[in-house]
Amino acid sequence: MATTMNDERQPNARDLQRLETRRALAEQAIRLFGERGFDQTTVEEIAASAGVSTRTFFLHFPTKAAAAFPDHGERVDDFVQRLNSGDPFVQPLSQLRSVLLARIDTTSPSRLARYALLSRVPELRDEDARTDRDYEEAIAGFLVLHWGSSPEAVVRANAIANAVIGVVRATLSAAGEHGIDARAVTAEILGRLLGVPLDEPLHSVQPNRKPPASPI
Amino acid sequence: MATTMNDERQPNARDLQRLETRRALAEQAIRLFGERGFDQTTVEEIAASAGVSTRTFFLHFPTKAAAAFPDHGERVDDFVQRLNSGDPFVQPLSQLRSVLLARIDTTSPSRLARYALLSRVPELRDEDARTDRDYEEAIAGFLVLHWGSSPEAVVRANAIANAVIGVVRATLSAAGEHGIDARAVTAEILGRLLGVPLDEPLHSVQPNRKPPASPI
DNA sequence: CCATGTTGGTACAGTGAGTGCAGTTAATAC
DNA sequence: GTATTAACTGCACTCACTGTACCAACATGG
Repeated sequence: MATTMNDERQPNARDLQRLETRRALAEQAIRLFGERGFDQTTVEEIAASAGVSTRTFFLHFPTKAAAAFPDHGERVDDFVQRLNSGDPFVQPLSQLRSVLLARIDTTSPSRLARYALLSRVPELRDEDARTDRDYEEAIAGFLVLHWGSSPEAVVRANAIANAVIGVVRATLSAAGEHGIDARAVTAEILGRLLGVPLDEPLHSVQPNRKPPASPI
Repeated sequence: MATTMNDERQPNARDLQRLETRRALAEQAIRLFGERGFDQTTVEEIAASAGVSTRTFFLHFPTKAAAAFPDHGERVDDFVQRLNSGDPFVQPLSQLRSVLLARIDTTSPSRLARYALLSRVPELRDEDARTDRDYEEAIAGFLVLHWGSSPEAVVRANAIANAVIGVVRATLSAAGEHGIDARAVTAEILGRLLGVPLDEPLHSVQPNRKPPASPI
């Protein structure tokens, strides 16, 4: 349900300890995955590099691959919050579109580097796809909220959620891999998929609707 | 490279034996996954039910989950062949579109039942997503073949491949789960994504291009 | 400041997926 | 008929991941 509830407290010494352990585990995991490869890295090594026991690793991450995505939960929560915090009179697809594009615009170079790692390591790509399902569910839920939960609406919502996530993943991973600007392609394809709202003209996108020309 | 080479032979007794073992393994795996659930089924049990040793299972399938998709390779090969066997003067996106819709039209009820199982079992859904990457690569390769391999074309091809597979997966799984007709929604969204070719008017699709109305 | 509950971490034993390797047997090729 | 191949087996091994009992440090409330 993506609880955006504020269950904040003053962080204890214990909280800080826990956070630091988690951070160290993720750091060492990402480092070792990059250096030796995913399969050549054991959880035992990650834990030892972070200075904790193997068992502790699994108190922080459910799987070996999950350590490469330490902030996944927060990012999904943030995404959901942005989706739902828009002007309620804006068309939901427009809202979705602008949240997605904003997210691409604010993707840090370090995060892009992570995407580049992702596309090179199949196991991490799998994990990435798995985590993307949280976004799909968020998007589908958001659309169903506006469209109602008739079977047709649900199918439509899921189809669009899947498509949209597919586009973003592909363009972001290309951006990480080849340094390409993800925004233009994403905006163009999202425009076709979700409709091009008139209030935000796109930069480098043709007027649309002509048979998509070969990009050469 | 999806070798569509004909390396056919007369199947001898050994081939038949191998095929039969593989078939029995897949059958028992699917049965047990459905009856007990994925996690509650061990490879040892699958192998025993099929009357072979545990080791033999892994001579036929690389992972436990793969046994639920025994004909994956052939289906991908078939898909690639259909993609490339079209009229070379047809726009590639139109070709892609009609191959995808044809595939949905020819999805057997038994296969739909499998999709329903998929959407209930998270581990199998993961495996499905993993196998879908073969389709993504096939589609992206097909598009790059027509568009050239400039970075922009590659990004575009990958983005569209991801989106298209996402749509098909969502609609097929909804069709399996709720018995909904996958074709209409797929055709509509693919139409928006890939362009609606004039030579094949769609059934239940609005003229497109107006802001996508709430389906309620 | 002490008693008491809480919690992050550890040690250990276990399950099960997946692999490498060295056979065995039976069909096939020559 | 003999040599070869290939499907299958048995066994030992690695490693991801889990359940459980435990400890030690910290938090909390009087």
